[in-house]
Amino acid sequence: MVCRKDLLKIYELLHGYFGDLHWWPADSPFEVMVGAILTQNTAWTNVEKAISALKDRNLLSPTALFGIDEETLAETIRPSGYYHVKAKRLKSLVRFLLEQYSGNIEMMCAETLPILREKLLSVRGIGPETADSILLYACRKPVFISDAYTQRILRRHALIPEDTDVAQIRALFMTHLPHNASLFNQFHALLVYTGKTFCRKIPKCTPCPLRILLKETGPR
DNA sequence: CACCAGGCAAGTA
DNA sequence: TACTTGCATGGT
Repeated sequence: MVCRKDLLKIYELLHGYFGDLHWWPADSPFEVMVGAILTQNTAWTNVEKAISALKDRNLLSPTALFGIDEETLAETIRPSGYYHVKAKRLKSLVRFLLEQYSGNIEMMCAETLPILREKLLSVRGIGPETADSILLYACRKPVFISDAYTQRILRRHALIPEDTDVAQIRALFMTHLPHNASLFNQFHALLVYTGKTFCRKIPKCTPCPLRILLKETGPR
């Protein structure tokens, strides 16, 4: 099982290799939230198309999304896939924002981390990863985002037992690492970037940089 | 053509 | 509680 030292070493190696990644790719906190929902089990390239379509129609604000009917919204975000489901999820998101915070995201982010996480998780369509993405990349709260990439990379390198789920992995990172938003921001970005770059074809993931880097730097 | 992508909720036993 | 299934487009 990975320990604190392993995690710090992985971070150090990836950061040394890829540098600062400046995530999340979005122009505003609200765009982060929308992107977090649209990217659920979906390739980011498809999400970009949907976000562009929303921008073209000036729909990237809570009030604008609230005002539009669900079917039109669905058609607009169609390239991101699951578009009927995601239109509903965006609708529940903006209802939440308007009801709780008058659509003011600054106000939302003023909540304490545990309270806000619970509130986000109570919104239909926001699960653990989406909530954590919003907390970290829209509000800069210190949470680690555990996702499919994180799990895949740790598994491939045999750093965790096969049956370790994403929630357990999240707990691992959160207990072993300092609660620092910048660290968690970079770390998740680096893991996703690594996965996107080197683990495209899933069962094979031939040249995984981690292994190469670990080899190059010797045994941990 | 087959398979996959930065999940989540609802249904079943 | 612990599985299973539906949701869907676009890239490789």
